[in-house]
Amino acid sequence: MPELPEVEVICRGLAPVLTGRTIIKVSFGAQKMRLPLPVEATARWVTGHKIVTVRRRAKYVLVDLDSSATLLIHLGMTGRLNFFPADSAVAKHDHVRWLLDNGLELRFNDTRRFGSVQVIGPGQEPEAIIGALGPDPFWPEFTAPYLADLSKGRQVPVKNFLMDNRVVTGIGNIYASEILFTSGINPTTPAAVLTPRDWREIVANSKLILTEAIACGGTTIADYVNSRGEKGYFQTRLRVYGRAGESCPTCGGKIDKVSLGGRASFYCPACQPARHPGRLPKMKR
DNA sequence: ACTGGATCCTGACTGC
DNA sequence: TGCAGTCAGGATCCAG
Repeated sequence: MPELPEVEVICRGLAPVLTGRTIIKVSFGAQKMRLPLPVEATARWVTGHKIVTVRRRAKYVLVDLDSSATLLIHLGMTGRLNFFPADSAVAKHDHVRWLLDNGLELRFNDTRRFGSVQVIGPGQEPEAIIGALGPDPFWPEFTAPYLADLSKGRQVPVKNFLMDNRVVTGIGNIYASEILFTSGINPTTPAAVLTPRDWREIVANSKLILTEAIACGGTTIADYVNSRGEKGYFQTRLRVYGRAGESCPTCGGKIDKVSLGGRASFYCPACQPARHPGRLPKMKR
């Protein structure tokens, strides 16, 4: 659920409360997560340690501790991180609770359990656990030539290409549709077909739209809230996502919905005309 | 090497 | 009111 803007907003909300605090106690729920909860590593490297920094990498929240370990939290589709008074009732789907030295407890709640909590021990490289992630859309290496090079010979629809975190991290189902709409590119277009000009549009609009979404506090479709429990309001600015059958904000035509890689994808057939595979340049390699 | 589909889960909503 | 089916912001694994 949370894409880059939502995770960024959550990080910015967590940082001032968490930084400098010591984690006194950690409690785990009984339910199994997608990845096993880090009970042992927590006892060794988290409990009793002070929080040094809170940062984001891709859609992960990273909490660095003075033990030189890092807490790695992924919110999946329905994950939340919120503060509660330590003595308040535990909610259904609260899977991890970190008690701080100021009487507050940070709680990780995740209905669908697609999220994960991991601990990277001292000396372990975060990237080793996170995997071979591509650049963040705000990094200088996220450029049109970079994308043009990676997309050579790739027949995947450009929307799926942008959602592949080995290509670029943080762009999920909502923002992929929005970025392609603003760029005037049909989401079904095979990645290899895009021109340098297309990639320049995608790079520029990615930065633009994600920046705007962060400023709006993210997008709340059903249940996303930031660390203070507040909803975002970028959903009021979505131009195509979730608007099948409505009028295109640019041309007034009807917004269409297709399924790509099993995910709902929204676009304007007039502003984002299909490009015919018959005209594809021959694949390289 | 790529690509599409299934899969992990719960809950909200739709239509019969 | 109930029940079956569909759909959700993600990411990984597997077969073809």
